[in-house]
Amino acid sequence: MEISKKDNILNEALALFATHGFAHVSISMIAKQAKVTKSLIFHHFENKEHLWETVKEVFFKKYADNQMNLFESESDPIELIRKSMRYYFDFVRNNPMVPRFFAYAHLENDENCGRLDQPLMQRGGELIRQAQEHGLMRKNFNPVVLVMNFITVINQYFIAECHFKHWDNGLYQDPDTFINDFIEITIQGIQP
Amino acid sequence: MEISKKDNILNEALALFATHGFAHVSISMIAKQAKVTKSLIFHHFENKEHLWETVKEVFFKKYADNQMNLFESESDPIELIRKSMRYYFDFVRNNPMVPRFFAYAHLENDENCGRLDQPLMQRGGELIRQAQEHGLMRKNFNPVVLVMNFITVINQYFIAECHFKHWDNGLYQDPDTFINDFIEITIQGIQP
DNA sequence: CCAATTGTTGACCGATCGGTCAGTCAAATC
DNA sequence: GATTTGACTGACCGATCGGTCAACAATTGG
Repeated sequence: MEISKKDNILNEALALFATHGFAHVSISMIAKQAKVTKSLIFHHFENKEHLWETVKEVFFKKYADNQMNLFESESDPIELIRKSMRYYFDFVRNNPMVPRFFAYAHLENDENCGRLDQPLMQRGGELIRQAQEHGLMRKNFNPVVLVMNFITVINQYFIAECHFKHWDNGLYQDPDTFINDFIEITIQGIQP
Repeated sequence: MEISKKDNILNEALALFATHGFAHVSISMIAKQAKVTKSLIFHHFENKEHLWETVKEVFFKKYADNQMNLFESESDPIELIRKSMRYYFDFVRNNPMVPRFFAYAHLENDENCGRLDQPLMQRGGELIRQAQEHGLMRKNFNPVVLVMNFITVINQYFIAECHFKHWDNGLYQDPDTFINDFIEITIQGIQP
């Protein structure tokens, strides 16, 4: 089956918003990219703001489902952290526009983004708290710090490429080496 | 002495750019905020792009000088890491617009931002490398991962406030608790 | 004192912005 | 077969965008 024009608009809007941010992207650009008329976009979406909101919810759901499944599929907490980091890293590697998109949302003080990932952070936090109580992780740190730490670093790895381009040693440009080093620092950092 | 109109334009431009991003901010807005005419801005700065570049270099220098001094003021590497994190955290706390500003620069694929902080990353990397060779830190991670880790997390802490607002437990909203937990995880993570 | 330079302004420009609107067309409903 | 509905279009709107320009005021140097 062919992709509908509406879905096509969403896809192209995500790509453009993630690449250039909300304000840099005009409805005309999206229309051109999606090969529809500007009017059609206003037919399907109330206005530019509403289009942005819709794009956000659709693609956040894609990511959240992925992560939530992972939470339930691994019982060893240390291994869960390790796997979560690696899985999330791979997810972002395959969807490099997504962290850019959410970074724009954060910068623009989007109130909704906190609401969207709240259940995810909550669940991650709970799992870590349990592990702490069972003596599998150090007790004296707030779980949120850990969750925040790994999401942030991985997102930023794919966003701030300009930080890496100017190094002659090629190591940090190799994604696998990077994530391995980062995982080991974190795992060792939380062990009792 | 009074602040010159040109400097005033720079200050207001930083604040506006950091708050709303490049595209969202119009020259008229800056003019209004700085209480000068739009034409005066074009008199002092070639165009909008050039104003953006100037703002960036001025305020990056402010941050870089701060950090570079710290690098030379502490000889114990582990303590240097600890101090760097805390100092950088405090710097950002006092200049919360700065990380927002650079985040926008990263997102907009600003080639120059890599060039700007390259000496800083280089120096930090060297110091860590030396500490590794002296057996003061674990050897099997790339220094850049560590530098990147702490800069990223601290920046993001102040940017992504929306992540924190939706929690009932107030801990992670307390900046000091947050940075303490984060420092301990990192320090423990890199020790031999 | 005059000339050159620098700071500063308001009027103005073409382009593009988000958004509207009247209307076409095809498919579903009655 | 008439009517309603939803997808879709092109012409158009007022507002605002970045940027220009001629002119004036203030300062500076000879």
